[in-house]
Amino acid sequence: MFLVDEFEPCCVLTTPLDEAEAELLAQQLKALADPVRLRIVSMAATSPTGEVCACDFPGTLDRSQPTISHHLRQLVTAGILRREQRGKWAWFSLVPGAMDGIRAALGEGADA
Amino acid sequence: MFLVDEFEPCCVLTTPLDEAEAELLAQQLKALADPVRLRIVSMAATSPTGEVCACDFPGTLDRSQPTISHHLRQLVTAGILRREQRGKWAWFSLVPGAMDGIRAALGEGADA
DNA sequence: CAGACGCATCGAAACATGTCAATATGTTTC
DNA sequence: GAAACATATTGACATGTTTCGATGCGTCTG
Repeated sequence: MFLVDEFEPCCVLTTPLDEAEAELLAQQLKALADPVRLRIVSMAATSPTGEVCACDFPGTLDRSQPTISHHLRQLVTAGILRREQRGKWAWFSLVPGAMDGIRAALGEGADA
Repeated sequence: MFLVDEFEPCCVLTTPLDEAEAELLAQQLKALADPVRLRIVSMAATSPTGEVCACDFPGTLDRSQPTISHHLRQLVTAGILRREQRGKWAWFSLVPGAMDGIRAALGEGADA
């Protein structure tokens, strides 16, 4: 009384991510997946000069200075932000193409 | 008496994310920022039928059945995956537009 | 050079996350 | 209904993450 495909549990896939690729992309996404870090990135992205001074963050984000410094380091380590010391101040800007890379990786297997 | 630019550490920003927006986007990104979950999503995305059976995962991903079930639940809760029970098996497919939404949010403030 | 300032690092506490073994729940088959 | 099977839930543990106070290190100012 039942149709045939009921007993065909598996389906053929074309090109899903393998373990290594997934690990890499996950690492980049993890670097972004935090409210404080997202706001930092968005501040850099929307700045007319393309840069933000670290001295701006304590006033805007509601976190202590060490906490912000910690998040900045994560973003730099992940290759998303770039740091430049200028005199007493530290300036941060987006690494060109970093976001595009992540967006592309997300889109690759997810056009639905 | 003040020299202008040396003492002007701050820069004018147009529209960075506020706390609430950042929190929301972070939540979605967190749901994706895991190798196992990324592979699950990519399997659903690249499947010719647009669906994947949960029974496929233990063979492909190297995790226990409860662990996979846990990840599936996170993806469903985050609104990325949709679950449909069909007979004995559970089938998962991407929520239409979910990925586009995340990609768009990422691109919004990050065109560099 | 001494003090002030900006930011990074350290150490520690609170909290969240990934993982599995055991068990429960629901569906199909006999 | 009982047995078999596919997933989900629970409980527990190890690890990672966010956060802050205290402190250190470099840079500028007087």
